[in-house]
Amino acid sequence: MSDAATHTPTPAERRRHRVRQTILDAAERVFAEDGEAGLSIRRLADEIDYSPGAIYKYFESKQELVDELKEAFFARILDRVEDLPDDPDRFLLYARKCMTTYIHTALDRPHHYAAAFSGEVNMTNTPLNLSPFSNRMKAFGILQAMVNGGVTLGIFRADLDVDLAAKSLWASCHGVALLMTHMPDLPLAFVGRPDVSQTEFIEAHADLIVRGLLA
Amino acid sequence: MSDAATHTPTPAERRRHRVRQTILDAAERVFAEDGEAGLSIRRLADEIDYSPGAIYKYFESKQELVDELKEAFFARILDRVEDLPDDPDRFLLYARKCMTTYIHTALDRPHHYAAAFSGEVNMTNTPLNLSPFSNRMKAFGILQAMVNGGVTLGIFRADLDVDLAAKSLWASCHGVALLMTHMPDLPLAFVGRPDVSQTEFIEAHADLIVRGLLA
DNA sequence: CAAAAAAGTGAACATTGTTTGCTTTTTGAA
DNA sequence: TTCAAAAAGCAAACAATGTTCACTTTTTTG
Repeated sequence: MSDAATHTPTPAERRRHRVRQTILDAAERVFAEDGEAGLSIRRLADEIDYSPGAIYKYFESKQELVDELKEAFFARILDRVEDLPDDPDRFLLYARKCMTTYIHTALDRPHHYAAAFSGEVNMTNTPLNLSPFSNRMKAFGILQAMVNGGVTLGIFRADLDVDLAAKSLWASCHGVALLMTHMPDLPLAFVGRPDVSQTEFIEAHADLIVRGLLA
Repeated sequence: MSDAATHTPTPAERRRHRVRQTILDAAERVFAEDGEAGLSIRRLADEIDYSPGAIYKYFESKQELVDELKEAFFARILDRVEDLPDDPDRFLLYARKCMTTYIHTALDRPHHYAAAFSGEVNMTNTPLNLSPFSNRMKAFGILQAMVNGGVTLGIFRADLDVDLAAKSLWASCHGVALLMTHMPDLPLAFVGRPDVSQTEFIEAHADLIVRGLLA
């Protein structure tokens, strides 16, 4: 909308953007391999043949850089969930698919997922001032719409509080994703059941939640 | 069982144990206030009037110290959940209470809870070699027993995979606890519903999960 | 009581994120 | 084209971190 946004970029701007992207790409690589703990400014600078200080010409802080990685990751989740075909005739299938897709995407990039939620604990009970337009919030919006659709179709309980239910649903997927990335032994081998695959567990979970919502 | 375990402690041992406990207590205080990020060896040393190096006469590393805090925290959860009256006549009440108690205990010490699960991401799919006797695993065992009890009583579906269901249940509580500690705005004010209290949300969640298990 | 073990200290090391001068390069108008 | 200003980049330094080391002091023990 603003001049700056619609301004046709100069060569300098394009170059700057490209370097910025190079940094983000390198960060993405390191992050996927060694996670947030393995991501240091110096290592990043090394990988792209710059000095550590140079990074700070492109990002205010390491935090800002990591935040962009997180946002990009949520865009990835959003893409996948958005693309699911939501045929009303197969609503329950769609509902389960929303959940399993979310979890599987998290499992694809465990470090990203862990980092995305590793922010500070908010003791103050003060809202975090999350933009409702962040990809994270948009992804949540899809879940809300899904639950709402289920109620409208008469498949889910009519007395459901859609917001609360959507949050429960999200939280449950969140928990499964974290448990599986942080303690892969727990969902699988720990109880001596190597026959149950990750996928089966995830589907069983989605099924459980959906059952809880049924009319 | 061994001599060392049953050995009546010498004065020196008692003193050593007391200093060790002093360190843990100070860590507990700092941790509850400022979380893992605020806990530095130097600050700890400052609080208890020792030098930083002295801490290392009592703990191999900061990690070992933090691990003890975590284990103590799980003992806290375990205590609370163990103490719940499990009257078979009020089984559903008990089932929900297991979940809500877990979540409320987590919310009591948000920093502890966050730290307790902030371990490294396990990419290898190799079991973490968690002792089945850790308080964490014991707490999980209670959930398993609860689900199993529900199936036996004929209240939960007979075709339930008890292990999987217990894990789903745990994961869902885990997710709720993390979501509420890390994004307190989400469960409450974000969607413009300041009328729904934390407690109500937690109970709605427990209800949802239990419904999913019902026969 | 003396030797050995333990407790404790303060300085040092390596590694972090970040800042600061300084040099080099690029830009944009006279 | 020229040349000052702006941007990009670098090496060094700073502060804070976990941890170690050499050393002193205290306590235990034969």
